[in-house]
Amino acid sequence: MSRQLIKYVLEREDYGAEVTVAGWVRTRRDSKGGFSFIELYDGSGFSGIQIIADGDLPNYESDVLRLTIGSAARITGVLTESPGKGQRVEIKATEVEAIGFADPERYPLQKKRMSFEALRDIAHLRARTNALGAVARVRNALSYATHRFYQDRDFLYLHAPIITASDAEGAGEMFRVSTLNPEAPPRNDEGIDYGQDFFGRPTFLTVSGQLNAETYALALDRVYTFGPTFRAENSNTRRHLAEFWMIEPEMAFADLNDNADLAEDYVQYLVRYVLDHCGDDLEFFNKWVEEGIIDQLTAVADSEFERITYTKAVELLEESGESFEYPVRWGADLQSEHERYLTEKVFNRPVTVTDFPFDFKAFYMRRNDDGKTVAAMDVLVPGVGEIIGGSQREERLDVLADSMRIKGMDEDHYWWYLDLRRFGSVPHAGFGLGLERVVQFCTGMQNIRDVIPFPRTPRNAEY
RNA sequence: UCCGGGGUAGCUCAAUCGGCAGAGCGGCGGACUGUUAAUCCGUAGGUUGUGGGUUCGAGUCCCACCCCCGGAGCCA
Repeated sequence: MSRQLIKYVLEREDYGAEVTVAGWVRTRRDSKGGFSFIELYDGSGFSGIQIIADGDLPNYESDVLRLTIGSAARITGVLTESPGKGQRVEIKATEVEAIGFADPERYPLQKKRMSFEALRDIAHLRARTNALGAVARVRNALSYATHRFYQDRDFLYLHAPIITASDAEGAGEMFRVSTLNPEAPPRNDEGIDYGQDFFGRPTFLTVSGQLNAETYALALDRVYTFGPTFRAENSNTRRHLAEFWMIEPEMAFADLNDNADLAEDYVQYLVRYVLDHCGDDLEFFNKWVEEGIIDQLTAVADSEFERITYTKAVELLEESGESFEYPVRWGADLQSEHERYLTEKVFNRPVTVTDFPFDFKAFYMRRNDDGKTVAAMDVLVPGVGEIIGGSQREERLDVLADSMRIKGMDEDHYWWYLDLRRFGSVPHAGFGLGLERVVQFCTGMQNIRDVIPFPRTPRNAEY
């Protein structure tokens, strides 16, 4: 009898059939009436399955009674309609094979709810909990949905490099990649001689695949990247990681409106996909993590996003009468409190803010005709804040060069990026979406460290 | 990095003015039961984050450091 995943067994109705499952013990409750209830969980779905292990089993004393929480077992038995409440089916075991025991005095997971903080200290075992298992399944669904969404729209999946020499306009502090001996690096007049380093120049872990994606969009029309990105910022918040996964679509022959349309379609597609495919997991989050999350997601999937300009946003904030810690002023970037006020209080749904002042935005964003703003956009969602940042890119060589000069950038270093504007330049646009932020948004999980398997944050790289 | 809160049993937390370091859960032993994060009785379990200081006496007060959480900045 071949083994079947528990999620499929739970759907079966052919009582009397023989089934085999394998997984880890969640709980065991013994009846001195001479049998035990075992809840076995294999991660295939949210629920485990109840096993009835009778005292007549030859290894009942030697094995079954030692199957404590965390132990692994393979069980064969008869699929049975459950007389008890709480489950439709159960397995009446005919054979219990204990595969790996877990010393209950040392096994750190409890049957009871544990804090996410405590679970972070046992990242190698926390995937066995309800919450982290559900997060892993939702994250997986979002990844799959991402590929489906872009593939269905003829976007080409582009593998952007992880190691890079360009800094994408300093989107944050970067991790240096080097094979030089840190104890005694070669030196020249200017300091450390990176000419002798592996790549013959300073190199870093990527902070964004955008510039690379632009080159392929200007050849293959529409592409997307989906990979890890790295920021060496010393940020300690529930929304930041030093290593996170980003999805960056880039489209040729597209403007800011096309960009905002794509962003909205994409986010709604993701939310709809999770609602349709992760029902049990969402029920769990709805009950234990964030009440009302399902209604919230349903609303997001069904209603259009609000779309306003930065200038309009500033007006709304000024008219609000709300007292903000940071004053609202045209020309200053929106603070977290302003973003949250807009998306949570004013509109209570996702908001796309467009056309920000040139002064505090990146060099590659397309200058608007007003001479003051650029064709940039941020998508803000309730609870999480910014999940998308993007723009129409500056396709005019002279304007781009001018922007770089104003921002004090070295044109020589970006010669290949400028070449794209020299040879067949076209309007194009794209954005970046942080996968972990979306997982947070879809699950209600408060801390970003709990929506990635092994979080990398300042002073934290165990496991 | 800044502001605020915190670090006591495996987990979640108590400990009054500086005066014997406790409870619940979990573990273990037992009872009971088609059980459901079972219930009942009993029991073991501690370098109070680290280092120094004040004191007859420090979980508690002082100094330094480490770490965690929340908020802010940076952003996705």
